[in-house]
Amino acid sequence: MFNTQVTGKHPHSVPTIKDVAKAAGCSTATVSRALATPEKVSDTTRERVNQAIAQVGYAPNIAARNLRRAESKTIVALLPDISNPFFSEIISGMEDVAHQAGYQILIGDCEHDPARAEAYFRLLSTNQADGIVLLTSEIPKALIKQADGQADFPLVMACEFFSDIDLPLIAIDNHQASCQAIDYLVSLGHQRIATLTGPAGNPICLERLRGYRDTLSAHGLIDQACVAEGDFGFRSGFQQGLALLDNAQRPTAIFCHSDEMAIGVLKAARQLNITVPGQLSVVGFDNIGLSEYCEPELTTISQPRNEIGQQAMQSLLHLLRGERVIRRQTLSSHLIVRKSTGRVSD
Amino acid sequence: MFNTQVTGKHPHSVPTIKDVAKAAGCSTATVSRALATPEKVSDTTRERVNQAIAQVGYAPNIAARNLRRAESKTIVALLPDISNPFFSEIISGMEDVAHQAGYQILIGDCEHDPARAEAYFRLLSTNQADGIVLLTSEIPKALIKQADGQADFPLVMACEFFSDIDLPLIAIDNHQASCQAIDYLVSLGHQRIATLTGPAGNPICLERLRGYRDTLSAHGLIDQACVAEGDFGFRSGFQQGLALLDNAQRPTAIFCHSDEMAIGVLKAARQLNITVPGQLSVVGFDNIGLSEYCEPELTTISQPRNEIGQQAMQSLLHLLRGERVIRRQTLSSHLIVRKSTGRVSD
DNA sequence: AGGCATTATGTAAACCTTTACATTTCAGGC
DNA sequence: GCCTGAAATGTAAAGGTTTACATAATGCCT
Repeated sequence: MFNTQVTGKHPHSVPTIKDVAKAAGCSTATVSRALATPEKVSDTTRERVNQAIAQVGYAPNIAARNLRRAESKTIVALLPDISNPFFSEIISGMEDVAHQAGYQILIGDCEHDPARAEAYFRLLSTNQADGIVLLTSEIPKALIKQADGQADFPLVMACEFFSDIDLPLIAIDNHQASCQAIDYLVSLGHQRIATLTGPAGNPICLERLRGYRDTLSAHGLIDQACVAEGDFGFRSGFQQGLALLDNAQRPTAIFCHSDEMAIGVLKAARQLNITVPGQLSVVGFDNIGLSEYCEPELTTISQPRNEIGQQAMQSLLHLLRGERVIRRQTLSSHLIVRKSTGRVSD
Repeated sequence: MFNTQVTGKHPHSVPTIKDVAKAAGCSTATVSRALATPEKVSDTTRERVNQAIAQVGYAPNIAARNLRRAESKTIVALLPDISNPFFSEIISGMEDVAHQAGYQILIGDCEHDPARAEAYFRLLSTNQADGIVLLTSEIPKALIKQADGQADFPLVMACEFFSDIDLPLIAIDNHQASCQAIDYLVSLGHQRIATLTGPAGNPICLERLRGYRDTLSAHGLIDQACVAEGDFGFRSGFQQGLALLDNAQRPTAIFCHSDEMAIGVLKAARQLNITVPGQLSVVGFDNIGLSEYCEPELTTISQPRNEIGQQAMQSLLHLLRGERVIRRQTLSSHLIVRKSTGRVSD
């Protein structure tokens, strides 16, 4: 038995484009063209090249290609916190589009640490990434400020945004979604409606808060407004839930800016022997998988997460091709009524 | 006002090591050494180089470095399904160690699709990744078989494993964890204990199943064994839960191979008006964040996820350095008793 | 058949680092 | 002051691909 895999050099060396060229009896340029721009190569040569590639078992060296082309075919998806299940389907949507176009996705978990975010941004300048989809506003603005206005800075935002920096954005209308939730609660007879927001200053939460206030005002209930602040996580939902509910004048409904917090509130209510939806209605936000399996099933606002991911990646690809990009794409959310909301009891 | 950033070439070109060399008055080799092996450069030169770097704003071109060094400083973490929150903390542990060592992590979501897995494996041969941490056994074995036995094939497994391929593995003792759970249920007086496994044939599930059977046997309860199969997700827990419970001779306890399934079972029990833990005890597996916030709080088995991630990455780094690696690292799990389990009622 | 416009191919430089090898510098011992 | 060995630095090749430019081949028209 002998080794049939001849590369022409050291027996264990990996075949390069040169080996292919030799096997196909043409120059490396032709091989490269046959791969990158097949239409620029005659049918017969293309065929010969393809055979040669198969014969020597060639695979392009990507580092060399990246070096030459000054690109990386890598997109960073910057998340505030990878453990939040809200993001997984967005990522999934991004990957579909990205892979299609020959791009990879590098998931960047900031863990609420500015240094991490900075490190991921640095990948842009070192050619290790071609663009960023930003899914958090919890990063130092200085990272972006410098490039603000530059029309094709390869950065798009999804879901989250900055109030004072205008970047291409793919998101739902948070104000409207919030109005819809509050309207619904009012229609059930609720008057004392509290809201549990995400981190203070977060623009999407401010939008939702605005929707909350506007709708209360519209119904003449603004003096009943009651706002608590959480961090999107279970624990803060539980703690703030206890604070809101352990109180004689407690609200009859709580609108939460995340499902995890809503589930925390449900636990707080149980602990205080407050029945849901009998004595308290709870609305969440995001419609994560879990929201169908908690007790009671959660009324919540659903975002088209997969589509958001797809559109975001699509926009970024446009940007990378130097094309103009829609500054603001608004996708529609909708209220999913389940069992955590009901008519107010008196 | 004039531009102070002079690169010596096109005004917008990014500074290279040549620019640094010129600014520092030395050769590119010296600059390179000052960065890679500072001890091989005299103190004064090193200082001069560092200043030059700061002055011209140099950052190494990673693609060029990767090309020359034939490495990518990238590790792939291959997951069955990114939306499973079980993995996020493992990833987190991996990242801590990886970043420390100058590596990046590329999260590969297989989505139960062999083609995806194959694509990620291909990154190895094209030098786009240096190694893989495999967190799923749901991939074509052919991808690994070829390299089986090769002592420093840059692949380690975490949590999951193959029954017939021996690879470095970092995991808990699933058999023992399962025994512990069942022992505990027996100690509460349960006799009819069912188990809801993950996908059939999954080695870790087989281990857990073996633990289940062994423990039942030890207590003379093996003829009461009752096994249902799920897929780790909420829905399958709910469906199989209904099937197991909607039955005159239903079990008084169910041991589930994931927390999500356990929560699905809780929902099934509610729907059938079976109280937990009054009429039914439920045990989960993994101790995901949610398990403290469902109703009732879930008794479950906790894996040291962060540590598993760290050790896995550590082992992989050893492998990449050509060092010998412990074939099997067993970390300890423990049973967390919460409110979903109780003494059997009669 | 000759000329012209395409089309196909080849040559070689460029992308930016790293590193083997060669050369220079330096310190210290005599 | 000279020699030796070690330390510091420089030179230039190598890594694999892409692509601008040059050249060769082809097809078409008259």
